Amino acid sequence: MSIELRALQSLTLWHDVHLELVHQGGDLSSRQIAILLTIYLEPPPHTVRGLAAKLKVTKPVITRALDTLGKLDLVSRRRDEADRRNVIIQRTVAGALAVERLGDTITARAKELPR
Amino acid sequence: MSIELRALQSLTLWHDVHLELVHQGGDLSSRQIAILLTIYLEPPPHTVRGLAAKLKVTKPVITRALDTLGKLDLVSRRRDEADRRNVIIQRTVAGALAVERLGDTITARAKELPR
DNA sequence: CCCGAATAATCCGGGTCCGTAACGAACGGA
DNA sequence: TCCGTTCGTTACGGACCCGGATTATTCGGG
Repeated sequence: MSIELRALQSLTLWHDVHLELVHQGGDLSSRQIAILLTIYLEPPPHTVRGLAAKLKVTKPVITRALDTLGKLDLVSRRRDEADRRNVIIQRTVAGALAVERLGDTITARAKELPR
Repeated sequence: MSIELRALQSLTLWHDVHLELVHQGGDLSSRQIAILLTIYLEPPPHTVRGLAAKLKVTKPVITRALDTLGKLDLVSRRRDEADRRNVIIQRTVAGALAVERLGDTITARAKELPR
């Protein structure tokens, strides 16, 4: 398993996947993508504060992104009972499926790249 | 040069690059990315009509995206003198640099993926 | 020469997101 | 108990983008 993408291949991959995302609609912003993947790739628990620090954005940005992602049922929120000031961001079944689908899309496009 | 990205590696790459794009600001929408890369990866000439067909979106979407990309000096527009109804979209130095930089970013992140 | 077809731009109403500031709830040490 | 601190949300004003309809310009066949 060698991971060597030359610049042209990288850009072609980026182009193809974005094209497919635009076609299948429901595209998220870069920030929303970064937040969603952080939640599904990094170990929990995730908080608003932690995500804001990791992305170097303000907390309202995270809150609003979670509103949007929550409306799409890609993530959910729960109060931390140990410290009720905190909000724990949780994964959902629909979110896991969407992330998995994105991974498949990227993998499929990578396979078809010119050598 | 084998191009084999497993799903987890694909997602990690997607996450890392989006994170970096958010950090360095000036993020574009999926549509704008798709349009920009189409212009720089596929052979010219490019027209509004052609881009609209390729992306399966309406022409106003292309016009507005070109307004934005033009304001950022990533592309420029010129009337086709042979058929003055057409507009030819041209590349710019700044755009070429930005695309090249994106390619480098993706390539660099791909190199650092877990095996 | 004229009129229909084609092309890109513009207009309009509506929605989403941003950054900053302010707010309410909850915690914890004095 | 009190008060400063922390945490997440909400409010406000502004900027950007969308979809669909409309407009202005240009081309080309009859």
